[in-house]
Amino acid sequence: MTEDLNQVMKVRRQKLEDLRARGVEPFAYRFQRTHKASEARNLFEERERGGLLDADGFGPVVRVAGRIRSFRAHGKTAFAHLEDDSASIQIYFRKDILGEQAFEVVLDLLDLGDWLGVEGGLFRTRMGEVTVRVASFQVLSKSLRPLPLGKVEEDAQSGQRIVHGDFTDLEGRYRQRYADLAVHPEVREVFRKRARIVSALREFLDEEGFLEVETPVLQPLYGGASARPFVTRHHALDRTMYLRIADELYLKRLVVGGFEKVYEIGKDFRNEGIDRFHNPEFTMLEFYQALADYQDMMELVERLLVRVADRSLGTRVFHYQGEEIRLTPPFRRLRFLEALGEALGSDPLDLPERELRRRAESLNLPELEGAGRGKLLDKLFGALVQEGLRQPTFVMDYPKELSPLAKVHRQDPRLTERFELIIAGQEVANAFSELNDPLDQRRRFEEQTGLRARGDEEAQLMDEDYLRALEYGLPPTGGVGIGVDRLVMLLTDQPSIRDVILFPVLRNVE
RNA sequence: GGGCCGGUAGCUCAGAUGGUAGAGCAACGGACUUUUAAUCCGUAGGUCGCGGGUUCGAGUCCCGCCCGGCUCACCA
Repeated sequence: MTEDLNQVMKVRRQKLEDLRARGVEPFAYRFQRTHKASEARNLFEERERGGLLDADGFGPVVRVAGRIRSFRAHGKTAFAHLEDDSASIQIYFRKDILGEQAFEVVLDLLDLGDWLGVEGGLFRTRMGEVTVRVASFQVLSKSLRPLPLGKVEEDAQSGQRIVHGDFTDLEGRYRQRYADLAVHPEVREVFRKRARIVSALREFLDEEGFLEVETPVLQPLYGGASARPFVTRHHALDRTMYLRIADELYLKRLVVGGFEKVYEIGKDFRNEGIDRFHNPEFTMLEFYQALADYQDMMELVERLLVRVADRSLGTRVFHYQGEEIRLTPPFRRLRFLEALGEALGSDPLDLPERELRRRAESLNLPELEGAGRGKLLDKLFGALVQEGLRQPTFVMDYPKELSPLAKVHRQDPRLTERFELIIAGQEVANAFSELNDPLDQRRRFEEQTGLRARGDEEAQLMDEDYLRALEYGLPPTGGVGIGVDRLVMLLTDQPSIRDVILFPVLRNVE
């Protein structure tokens, strides 16, 4: 590492040497902690209420550890805050307790950002804060690079946390997520919530009797969605391979195999634009249930979302970017054609492709080359209807061209039995009664091949092995895909997908 | 990919009309035995995203590029 060291880093390296010169190991092996910060505070307050403090107002001795978050020296005493993953707690150093040598280490060789373990009695300061009076301490890890720490002020009345000079540069925060996390407890909380959401998804599906499976990420042929793939090469096999864009076709193969309820939570990869709602790799949940149709799946999705909200938020009513969202079943059902017809002023299926294209062009929707009827309808729907769907809404019964893997609608052969769940204008789930007629599926693939020939790069590929599986017999099956990152954004009130992905994709900088 | 905005000290930011870079916090030295954005005195710290150009002189003006944010598009 030949990087220039700035002044602060040079000083810290010097302190590292000084610590060693005094026989203090700056990178400890372990520390026996008795309490987390929040536990220590609770313990003290409990004893205090019970009148169990000693004559000098001291409670029990605890051993706490964390990162030094603030430091205030006052000559022969010093105050600091140690932050761990539960909270932060104030610690108090006194020269007369620690002795000259140790106190010198505190004043001269500790820095903000260092990991420190301390042992001492709990008491309440004159200003009312529960504090550890340090009897001994151990340097756990010397921080050699200054963290972008803001200065935290706590509003005495509201208890609100005000940070001065906070680390706000988004690029820096995404590129160095470790620093972002280290200085922002609220960012850590978003990702804890994400973990709870994913756990709740698993818990619900497990309870419902779904089997969790893992299907290939690296695939000889991609499919199950309309998207451009990442292409790679296997050297030993000397062949092109693709990162999956969806789990769908493999999961349905498993239903053919006799697993009647399966699900997978995993990464999909789509080689497309990056923005607030799209990261090239993202987390997808897909689940499939034999003998069920899309109506059954709507009901299941309602129950699943309610469970996830209960488990992760403790409420079914929450705010997303200032807007109240109510996850209270039954969600609204809206037919795709009726909604679009209302917006267009006539039945979309009666309009010739030429007219649809004219309407789309008049809305300034570009990139229409190669778009067939289906894509035109979808674009018009996206532009005219979807944004306005704020509360949870199942949009149902999509045109056939749009859904090459969905079963034809039992009452209208121009449609498929498919729904998308829209919340706050964003697609959260996509589902259908799965197409299980192998002959029809072959025709649909052929139509896609036609679209591809017209220039639609996202049209789906013929998958002979999948067709063979269908020929063995796929029972009636309902299937659902849920974009986990989008769901997490909603439930954690985050404006960008980058805020719910720990290490989002960014361009490289040299 | 288009449009708009931005990149100045470790962090947050200020630098009218071009004159050779500043503040707060962090750091360093000193004072201070219950402070909490501690306070007080002092010190140090910058390839102004990168590369060209105009000019006696560029953080500032011009051109190109890199990176980011928002937005439109893309994205079932």
